[in-house]
Amino acid sequence: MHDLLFDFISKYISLTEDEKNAVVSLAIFRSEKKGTTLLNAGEKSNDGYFVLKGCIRTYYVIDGEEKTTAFYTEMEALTPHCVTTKASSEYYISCVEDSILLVSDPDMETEIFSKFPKFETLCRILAEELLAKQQINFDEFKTSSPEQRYLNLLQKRPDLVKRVPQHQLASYLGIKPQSLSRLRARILEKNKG
Amino acid sequence: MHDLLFDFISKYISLTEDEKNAVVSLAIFRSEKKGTTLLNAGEKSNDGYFVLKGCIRTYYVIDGEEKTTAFYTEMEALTPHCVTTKASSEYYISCVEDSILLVSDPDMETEIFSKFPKFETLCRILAEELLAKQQINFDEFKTSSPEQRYLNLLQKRPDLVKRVPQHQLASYLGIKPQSLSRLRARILEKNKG
DNA sequence: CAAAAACGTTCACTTAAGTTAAGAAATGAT
DNA sequence: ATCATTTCTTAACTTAAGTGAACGTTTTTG
Repeated sequence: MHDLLFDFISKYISLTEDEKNAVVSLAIFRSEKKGTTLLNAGEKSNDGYFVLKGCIRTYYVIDGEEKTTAFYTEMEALTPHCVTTKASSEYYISCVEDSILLVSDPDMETEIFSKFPKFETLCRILAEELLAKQQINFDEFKTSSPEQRYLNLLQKRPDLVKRVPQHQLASYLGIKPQSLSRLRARILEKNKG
Repeated sequence: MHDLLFDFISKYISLTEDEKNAVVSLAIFRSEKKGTTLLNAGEKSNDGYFVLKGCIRTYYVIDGEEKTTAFYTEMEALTPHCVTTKASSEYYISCVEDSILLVSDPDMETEIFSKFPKFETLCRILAEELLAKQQINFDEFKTSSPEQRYLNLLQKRPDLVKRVPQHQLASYLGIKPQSLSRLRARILEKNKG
């Protein structure tokens, strides 16, 4: 479990034994069952999650309907908006699969940052990288049709299309489940004809 | 000009005179005319921009059509994706208005971070905050119709709707210029009836 | 294991966005 | 100031997504 984490970190910075030990002593791992709710809308929390194994999602409930807007799988991090704003959460977070999560909170971060500034550099780089990736993602979303978005997702995250319920995928693609069904049928039809 | 910058920074961290001087001595300001291209697709660059005055945008050219995906106005920062990836840019950056920009590059950042680690903290916080905001933005985009997105923009960034050409706004909203025209007419019609 | 709930697909119908084209309005350049 | 270009709007038509409902399938759960 620690290896997964250190392999990931080693892509960005190299750690001394001291630093690794600091991580091990402060890291909080949590195993959660599929379907477990990690955060409810309306509640506050200081926990950020780093997915070591499994898949979690964020979703809103709008007019009684769940709208899934993001999935986080292996080696992806989610810092809920409410951690940053200190307000109550607009969305829910729950486990799509049985998952192993690394849980962090700002106090823990502050502590480790002051002892080992290298970790702040890591976090800055990760945040900047994510920000840039996310912008590209958003750009692609804006500039393509639902069908293109689905085909694009098939290319870029084929695992997600298999791991995740269709109706959750649909809202992730910005459409209704029926439209996703239809669109998939349309694509199959094209590839036959 | 410096005041604008320091007022902004003071919302996040407090600076000593030494630190302010370091910023002043390293900061590069640039005044650009409306329409100036700051970065061409296919080119590489290490420059990030912080908008002190004016408005810049990123856009793609897809099938010969400009697709504007983001606007940056006063006190907003843009680190182009190609700075992070060191690859050539997928998009163009240009000035929507005459603008005053603070230009940064990674070497300059490294220098100031090593002298004053506080600036790295500032950058980490800013990146994390932006990331969270951007996620919410994306969520709203996914969960609403073009009409709702337009109405939402009118609420949240009314200035943008006035400052920016309609056809650029349209792709920012993920639709065609004709659709934006029609949608606006539809809203007017509703408010009359 | 059986009943209930949730999920995925299909269909007919409605609504809105994409497309193509034309013309009016605004902007910029000489 | 005038001409050329770009931008915005309108309209008719096409295409695809939203909606509501039905139905078979899968998953939960008591």
